[in-house]
Parts: sequence; C-alpha cells; structure tokens
Amino acid sequence: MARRAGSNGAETAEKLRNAALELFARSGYAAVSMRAIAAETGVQAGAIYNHFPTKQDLLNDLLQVHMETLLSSWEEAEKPDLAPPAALENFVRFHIRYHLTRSREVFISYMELRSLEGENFSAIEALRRKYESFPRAILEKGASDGSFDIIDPQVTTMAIIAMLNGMTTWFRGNGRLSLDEIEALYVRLVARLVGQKKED
Amino acid sequence: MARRAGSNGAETAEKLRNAALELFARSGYAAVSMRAIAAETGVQAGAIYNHFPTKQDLLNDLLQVHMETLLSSWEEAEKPDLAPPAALENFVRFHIRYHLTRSREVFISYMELRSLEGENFSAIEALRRKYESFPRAILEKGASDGSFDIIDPQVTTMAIIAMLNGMTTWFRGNGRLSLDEIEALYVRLVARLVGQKKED
DNA sequence: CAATTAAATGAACGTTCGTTTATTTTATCG
DNA sequence: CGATAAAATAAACGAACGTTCATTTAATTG
Repeated sequence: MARRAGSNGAETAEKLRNAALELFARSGYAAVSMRAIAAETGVQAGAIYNHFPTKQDLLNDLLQVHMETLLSSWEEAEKPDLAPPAALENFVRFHIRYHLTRSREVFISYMELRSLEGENFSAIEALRRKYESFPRAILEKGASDGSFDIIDPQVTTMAIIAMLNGMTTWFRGNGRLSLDEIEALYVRLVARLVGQKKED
Repeated sequence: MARRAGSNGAETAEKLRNAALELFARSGYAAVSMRAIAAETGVQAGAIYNHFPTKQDLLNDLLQVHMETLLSSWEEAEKPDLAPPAALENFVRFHIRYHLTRSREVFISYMELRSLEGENFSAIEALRRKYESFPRAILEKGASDGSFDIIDPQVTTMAIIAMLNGMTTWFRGNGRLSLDEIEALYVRLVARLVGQKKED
C-alpha cells in the first residue's frame, strides 16, 4: 500500500486538524498520541508528517488559526460607532455565539496554551491579550462618558470574560435554555457588572 | 543503596503529594512522568509505589483530599443564620481566600478532572456539585425573600463561580491589588450580579 | 537483640511514544 | 505520456513511559 486513490493533501490536512481538535479537546494534548490522531483520520501515523512537521506544530497550527479567526471575526462584527452600552451588548453576543459554536477550539486554547513551547506560547498569549483589550476599551469608554459605573475596568473585564467562557463548560444545546435565551441573559448580567443605568 | 537513614513513610508520601501537585498544575497530569515526580521528591520512581498504587491513584488522592477539605472548610466558615446578602458576601470572601491560597489544587481540580477514570471522576464531580449547591441555595433564599433580584439562579450561580475561579488565572500576589482589595472588589461585583439593593 | 516490617534502590519489563526512513502508488504537469 | 512531485504505507528507531521485582538497608517490635 502507498498513496491511496483520490487522496488529496489539503483534504487530509483538514481531516487531521479536525481529528486533533476533537481529541485534544477530549483528552488533552499530552494524552493524545499521533497514532490516535491518525486512526481517527483513517491514515497511518507516518502520514501526518506529510502535513505537519511535529505534534507541537499541529497544536500550534490549531491555536494560531483559532485566535486569528477570532480576532478577524470580531473586527467584522465590531461596530465602532456604537455607544458603550450597545457596543458592549454587541461584544457579549458576538463572544457567546462565536465561542459556543467553537467550544473545542476555545477549550484547548485555554487548556493547552501551556503545552505550547517558547515563542509559540508567547504568540498565542499576545493574541489573547489583544482580544481582551476590545472589551476593556469599551468599558473604559463607557466609564469616562458616564454610561457605565465601573468598579475597576481591568478586573471587570477579566470577570466578564471568565463569566462568558465559563458558560462553555456547562452549556449544552439541548438544555433548559436556548442559545438566544442564554445570550439575552448574559447581556443583562454583564450590564449589571458594569453598572449600566436603565436596563430592565 | 536501599532505605535511607531517617526516612519516614508519612513524610515521603506528603513530599510526593506536594511534588505531584506542583508538577500536575504546571504541566498537566498526562505530561508528568512518575520519574519526574520522584526526582522532584528526591527519590527513585519505584519508591512511589510504596505509597500510591498507581499514578491515577495519586491524582485521585490529590483531588479527593482537595474537595473534601474545601467542603469541610466551608462548613466551618458557613454562618447559617446570616441574611442572604451577608451570607453571599461570606461565601465570596471564603471562596476567594480559600482558592487563592490553594491555586494549584483548584487548577488541577478543574483541568484534570477529565484525567480521572470511571468512579473516581464521578465522585469528584459529585463533590463539586455539592459545593456549587451552597451559593445556589443562598441565591434562591435571597430571591424568595426579596433581598436579591436574580435573573436566573442557576445561571447566575455558575456565572459567579466562573468569575471567581477566573481570578486564579491572573491574580498574582505582587500585582496592583492586594488580596483584601480584590476580595472587596469581587464582593461588590457579585452583589451587582444578584441585583442586591443598596450596596455602594 | 533477633525477627520482622517498612522504605528505599536500581535494574528490568513490556508498551507506547514521536519521529524517520525506504518504498510504493497516485496525481500533476511540461 | 513520461518525468516528477505528492501522499500514503509499513516497518523500524531510540527514548521514555508506568510498573514490577529482587535486593538492601533502616526502623520497629516481641
């Protein structure tokens, strides 16, 4: 056996990415072997090395693509001239929708950041900090124009993000609440955190 | 070489627990070898098996002790006759103090829960659910006696816990804010989340 | 104080790991 | 359409893994 009929490089690479994403999210980077990723993809372990130089590069690829997609998606969703309350609502809705549809990516981007070595780690961390600067900027603007009453912009930003991300650990699509309901609910919770006047 | 002068079973077991705690928190369960734990303890890998039957048991021991200590500490700190606002403040302060002084335990109890197999997993998960029921009970009591205006008790509980736990990922003792300041700050944030009247 | 138990070593066990290599088959392209 | 590149297999590499074992030494106990 060797190259199989109909095999295509880009396709296999994508299947490998998907398998790795699924397995890393389920069991963690260190606990997943190259052979397991290969098996999930329907290929031999050696074949992975036609597409990714090392296991570390495979993880790095996943996280890099995830963070860059996140950032560019936000830049599309962002509406720069909204007043802070509407801007914050826009961010919350974006964040929830984006993260709930990519829960595995989000999960490993938090859990496996530490599995990245050296500059891979720093690069992803920098992208994350950049993302976190978006809500913080909204909070600061709202604090200075009086639409928010914020206790501490830095801590409140981290509190909001932690609160939103926490959702991915318990939200299941088939639960008590629909995605729309969750979204509306978190919008109100966040409005409370920033001391927004007049909400309900 | 064999048994070393002055060696003591309970002492070594404790050193092993500490080393495992530190290494699991830093690199994750699957990425840490028994040899690494042994080296950190100043012992050979084989010696671990005088104290713990398997690597899995070592992790399970750490998480089990952590969760049981957490629960019994709360039972000590709990003041059952406080009105909901004071009870919630008491919980927040307890949670922050407890978690910041045991950040490694908390970290692995969230990150490595999935590394536990079968009934080990279920047992820890049950203890966690029990812990989460404490704040939820306070919220429900406050909602029914009118001291809180809660959007959704279940979601708000999870939001509060996620918010509080998130702190352990960025709080450093030498940062801008002291532990006391952080504590006071989160008390106010939580009061906002539950729609507590009259706070600042 | 002799016998026993506890605690450790160091070497070895079989497995699995990430990765490499030689080879083969398929697709692509001048 | 023949040469070349791409994509896969299968086998092998040495290293590292969790764990076991025989043995040795120290502490404990009758």
